[in-house]
Amino acid sequence: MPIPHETMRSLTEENYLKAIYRISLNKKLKISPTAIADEMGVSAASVIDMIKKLSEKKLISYDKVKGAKLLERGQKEAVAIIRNHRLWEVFLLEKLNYSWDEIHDIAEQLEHVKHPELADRLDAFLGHPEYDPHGDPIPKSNGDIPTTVKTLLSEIEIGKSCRVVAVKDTSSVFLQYLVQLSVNIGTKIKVLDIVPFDNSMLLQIGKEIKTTVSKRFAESLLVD
Amino acid sequence: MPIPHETMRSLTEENYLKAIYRISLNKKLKISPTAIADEMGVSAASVIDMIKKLSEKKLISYDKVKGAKLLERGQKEAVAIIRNHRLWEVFLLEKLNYSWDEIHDIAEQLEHVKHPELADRLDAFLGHPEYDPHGDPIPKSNGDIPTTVKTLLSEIEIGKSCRVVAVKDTSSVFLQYLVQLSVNIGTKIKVLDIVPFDNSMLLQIGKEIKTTVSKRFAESLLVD
DNA sequence: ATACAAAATTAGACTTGTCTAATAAACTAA
DNA sequence: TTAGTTTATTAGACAAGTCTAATTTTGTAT
Ligand SMILES: [Mn+2]
Ligand SMILES: [Mn+2]
Ligand SMILES: [Mn+2]
Ligand SMILES: [Mn+2]
Repeated sequence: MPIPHETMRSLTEENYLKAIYRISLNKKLKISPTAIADEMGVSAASVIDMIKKLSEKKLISYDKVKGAKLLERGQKEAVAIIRNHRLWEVFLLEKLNYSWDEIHDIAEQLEHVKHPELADRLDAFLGHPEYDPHGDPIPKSNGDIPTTVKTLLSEIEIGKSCRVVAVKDTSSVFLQYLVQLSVNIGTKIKVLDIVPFDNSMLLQIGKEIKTTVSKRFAESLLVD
Repeated sequence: MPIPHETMRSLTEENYLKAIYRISLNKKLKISPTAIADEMGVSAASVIDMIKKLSEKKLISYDKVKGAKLLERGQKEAVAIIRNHRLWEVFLLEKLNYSWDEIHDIAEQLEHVKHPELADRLDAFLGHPEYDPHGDPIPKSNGDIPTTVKTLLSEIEIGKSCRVVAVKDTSSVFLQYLVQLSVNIGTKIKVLDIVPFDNSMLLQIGKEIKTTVSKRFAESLLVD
């Protein structure tokens, strides 16, 4: 019976830490068992068990009214996994020529590969990229995360132009739609009109394409 | 209760397939529960359970007297994992500048990352390497494995020269010893003398180094 | 305040992969 | 062949992570 070292993390524990981190970015949301259950796609009962475990390991704090919160160690580990994830995404896109919409799922697996120097070596090999292919900042080795001004496309006014800096939704179906519309990180977009009825937007994408997109679309694209 | 698709492989199942494959390379050995238990570092009881499972999935056959044997599907999957492993080892050494003795453990994790095109893309990115950094052949996409003439250094006669083509032991401690002796894949070795008492060998390694090595050492190096 | 609804928690069960201890089968050496 | 030793197999238990079905607890709206 191998005694699990206190600092050993199972795949599952790592994914819970990531989920809690992700929810924490949404300052509005309380990190409740149900919120975590939604994020992880498991039952609330399962979450309660894991909350107990992560609390005992001092990776998170939990309080029925305040919800869960990453403690320092938990935060550090979550950020490290996200760093791995985003670096691997860059690798998959730039070196293995995968497309935008394929890389996330593979990175979900690669992010858990463990070796003390791996992220740093990968980072150096890739030339210290600042952003991943979806426009998300890649945490530095020390845990710092570069911040960027990001606005939802839906908040841009008629007549204004902007540049795509990131996607908020990394689902395959959304990314494929972007490819079809020739939208990429860096693409220039001008808001030509907004339909008052449902807030659909008429966009000029680059030089070529003029099209109307839904409010939901405009809320999934981050621009500068 | 998600019904596990018949073609889904757990990490554990994959490692058993690999272990069985590895034993099968040693034509002499019968692939018995104990042989597998040794290879995997688990109890024979655990092996019996897994043998049942893999048999039901038609990945192996098992018979008390004949032992276990990979069936076509099992063989194919084992070889695919080994292909992954060896390609990742090349990546880690050549692209991330890891050393000889560090790559195996990381590749043990990377080999299980799943995506239909991953091995082929990695293979192309690396320029279709034929051998991994330990001199082992990298299986082709179709499962073919280039064969090489390999002899144990221990079988070379006094006065003969040879070239290192592979290491039989990929343990860190052995590889570090090789580094210390300036032995690498391709290094030329001449057998100057053999001690009759214990079959130790006096070697000329490259131009510089002359040293005596144990029989065990000589049985861990493969030469052409 | 009461009553219903939503969220949190507990209880009990199941699956996978593991173990030890006991038993059964096979092998080996005198 | 018969005793003693390995192997193989079975039985029963356990840890991790999950689930469903209760059962609290909390919140909300009249
Ligand atoms: Mn991603
Ligand atoms: Mn993950
Ligand atoms: Mn290896
Ligand atoms: Mn493995």
